[in-house]
Amino acid sequence: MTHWLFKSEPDEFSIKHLSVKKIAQWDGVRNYQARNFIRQMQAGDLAFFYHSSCKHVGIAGVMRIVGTSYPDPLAQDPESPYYDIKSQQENKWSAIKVEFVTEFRRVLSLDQIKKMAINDQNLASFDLIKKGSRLSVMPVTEEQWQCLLHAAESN
DNA sequence: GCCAACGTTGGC
DNA sequence: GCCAACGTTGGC
Repeated sequence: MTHWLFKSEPDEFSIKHLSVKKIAQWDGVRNYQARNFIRQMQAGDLAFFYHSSCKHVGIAGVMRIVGTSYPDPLAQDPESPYYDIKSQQENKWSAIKVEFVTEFRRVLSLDQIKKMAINDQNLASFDLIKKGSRLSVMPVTEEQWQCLLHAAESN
């Protein structure tokens, strides 16, 4: 099983929203690298829910991948801000369903993760903490996952 | 709100 | 195929 991390601005969609909805469609991803990761996801994979561009930036909870990716309906919808005219024929963008698992008592902050990475080779190589990293969906290694999950649960 | 860093676009 | 210009992301 592979692990993942998804970024979202909590004003738009937060771990709390997901905890109410239980299952949501993750759509609107318009970056090829992120899209390719979505296409690699398998049912049952676990993922961190990361809050970006907000007061408490960091990992807020865990969710589970439901099913596999499918064409993003927003790309076909002229009313949507995520509409992409080039998506008419080709299957250009992908969406996937996610299921709520846990909301951490406190957000494991980006600052905490960066501090942990000073003494942790595995975390040091994590894309998330690299300056200028804009990838909204990324893989998390088994070692990184265990380390971050443990830190979040005992936070 | 600022601005550095990034991905994409398009002229050449 | 290069690269400047642009729009967007995201931490601060």
